[in-house]
Amino acid sequence: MRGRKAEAARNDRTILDAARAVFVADPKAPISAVAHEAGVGVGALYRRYAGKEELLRTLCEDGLRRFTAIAESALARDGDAWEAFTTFLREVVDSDVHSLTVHLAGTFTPTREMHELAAHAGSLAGRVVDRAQAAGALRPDVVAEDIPMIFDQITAVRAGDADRTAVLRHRYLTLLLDGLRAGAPATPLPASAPTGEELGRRWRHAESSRSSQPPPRR
Amino acid sequence: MRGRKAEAARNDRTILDAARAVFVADPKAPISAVAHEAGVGVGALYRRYAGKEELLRTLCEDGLRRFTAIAESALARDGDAWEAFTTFLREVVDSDVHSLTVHLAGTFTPTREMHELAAHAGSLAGRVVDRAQAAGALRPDVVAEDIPMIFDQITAVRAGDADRTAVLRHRYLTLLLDGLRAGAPATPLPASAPTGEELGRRWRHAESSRSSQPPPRR
DNA sequence: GTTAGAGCGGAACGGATCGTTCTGTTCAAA
DNA sequence: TTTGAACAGAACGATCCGTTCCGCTCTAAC
Repeated sequence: MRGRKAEAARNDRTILDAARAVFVADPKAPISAVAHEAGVGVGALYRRYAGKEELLRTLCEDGLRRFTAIAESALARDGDAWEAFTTFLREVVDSDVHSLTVHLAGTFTPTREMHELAAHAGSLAGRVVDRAQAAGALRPDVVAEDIPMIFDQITAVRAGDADRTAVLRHRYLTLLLDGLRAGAPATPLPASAPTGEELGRRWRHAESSRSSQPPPRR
Repeated sequence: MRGRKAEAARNDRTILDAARAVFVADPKAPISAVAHEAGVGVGALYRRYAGKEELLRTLCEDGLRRFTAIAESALARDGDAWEAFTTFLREVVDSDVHSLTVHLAGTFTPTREMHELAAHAGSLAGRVVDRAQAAGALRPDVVAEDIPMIFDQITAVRAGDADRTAVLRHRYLTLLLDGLRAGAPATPLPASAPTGEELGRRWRHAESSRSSQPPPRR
């Protein structure tokens, strides 16, 4: 396969990679930014995806699959449950998979398949948590639902450079992990963990909710 | 003072409060959303502020002053330095002052006065950190520059309701504080803390930087 | 009572952004 | 030489939003 065909095949990957990079950096970037990053025209983009939504869905689904893979590898590893827990967190943070799933959610209407994928991913993460707690390594008053919120927080850490961002995130993840570890002087946690409903609300395909309460905008 | 004059005076406050509520919830909310939340027309808004920028600047300056007041009260309190440190963090989180300053920064060109206010606020926060470390309560490998990043992370915690958000934030702040406390089994922190330059970059009045590196957009 | 004008609500305007479509071009394969 | 898949980017149209403007209300001064 060569010539025009080869270029097209190469572009397939290039475009997806560019899209990932751009939308991780800015979830509402215009589609032209993706084309620019990939070094192609917007036409090349629309040849492969029916529209922006389809591209985002593809990206998000891909992210969910990566997340699942990471969680599964953490569960497969037998040995220190705390080690499994921490490397699970670290790998998710490193792969930036959280931005891909949660930050993009709400910008498109999710398919049923994605809902199932998300549910499965959540249950896998829950088992990682459970194992760490059963081993007495993770403080008992955190629950599986805390994990997404923790990812949200780490994702908020940003620096100019992608590399610098990654390394800074590890700094604060380390700090957090020291707070999560059992054995440390653990202050009782106020409030209950977020509910599944609260977490799932992010997937609602709704306009950004303005103002304090949920008054229908405008 | 009554009648029209009274209404105007009342609106002064109402509008500022509405603006704070709206922009905390969504830093790029349109100005019409503020008018709606305040229950006034956009005209009433433009009667008091020359434009959106001026409103945002006012809000941000107000936020910086609140921050300063909180830090000063923490320093004034003599006694347990750890207590001072934690209530400082808690009060800043509760007053949502961080959203007002950092999330709004970049949406307007800051005045010299605001730079000075910000610098002063930072040095106050630094003293709170130093005191806690001098007392041996705060782990020694965190520095003052970590504080804004910690606020960034806590601010990322959101729930539908403002009250629920507040209480959830305390949950994760507590977790973080357990990691920050000296005495716990402290894992060495990777990476260096953010530099002042990195933190200050947020104040640059620049378009959102797309893509991974800093390629001049478009 | 009358009236001037401060203050207000919201429609209207204009600029910017962005998703999508369209046009003309290139180039490998037939 | 011809053809059409694939491409780059201009053009189009819709939406959003900051700002201005118009007509109304209602107080306060005479």
